[in-house]
Amino acid sequence: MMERNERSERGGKGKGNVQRGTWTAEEDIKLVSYVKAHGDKKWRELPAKSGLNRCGRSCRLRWLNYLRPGIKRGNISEDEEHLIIRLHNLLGNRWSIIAGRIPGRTDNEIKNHWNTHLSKRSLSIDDLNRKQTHSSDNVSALPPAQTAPGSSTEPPVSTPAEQARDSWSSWILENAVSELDTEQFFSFLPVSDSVGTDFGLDLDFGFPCHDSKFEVYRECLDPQIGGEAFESEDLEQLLDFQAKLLDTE
DNA sequence: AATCAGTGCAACCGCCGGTCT
DNA sequence: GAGACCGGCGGTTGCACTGAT
Repeated sequence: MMERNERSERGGKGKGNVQRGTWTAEEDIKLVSYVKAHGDKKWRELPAKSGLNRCGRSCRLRWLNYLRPGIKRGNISEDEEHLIIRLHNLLGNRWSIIAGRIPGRTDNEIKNHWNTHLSKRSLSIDDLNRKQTHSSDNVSALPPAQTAPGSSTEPPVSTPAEQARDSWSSWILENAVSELDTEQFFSFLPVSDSVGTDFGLDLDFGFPCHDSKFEVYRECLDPQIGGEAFESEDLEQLLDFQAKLLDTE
């Protein structure tokens, strides 16, 4: 696809003669060299000091979504799509948190991809499960999102992943944390290097994989799913547990 | 070849919460 | 404590591209 720099001059000059619209290659170079020298903070004063005729917010956006090192460009893989769908099922439109779990992708990119591709397909966790069950015998499906823990229809625990999930679930139930919100919970999880293996597409190992944690979180703590509010204050204990968990892994 | 509608995505905008003065 | 400032977030816009007619 043609670079946008070669296309429109959208917006033209904005308020106070500040340049708007598509960034040029020269502007990109100025921004990158400035950020490399001075860091990616103080966006307000960045334009004046870097010689850019842009507002600070525009500079920040350009850096974060396009110029920052480590940004993946190009097609979003099927694994990444699955991950986006799962996380969106859990978190809703919290794009920055979702992006934080998908290395190299920005919230803007994920949001765009969702709005233009995935939302139209309106895939659910169940759809994903069916797809994955058919595609690989070695891949465990997530339970339906609405399944409550301990319900009478719950199948017997058998696989190591399921046992691990159960133990994680029990621990949370026993050491429930009232202050725990979604963001804190996800901050416990290490960012994955490899989406396919790190995010539970292969669940056949003996410790709670991330998807299990997500699901337990959803079942136990997400009020929209009917999770109960917990009366506890022991966030430290959960952090300790996480540290042990990561050591074991 | 021309026109039109749909699509993809970079960029902008308004709002909000945290920090500083 | 109050107001100003700033960074971050999610929603929306606008335009080039693409395919259908």
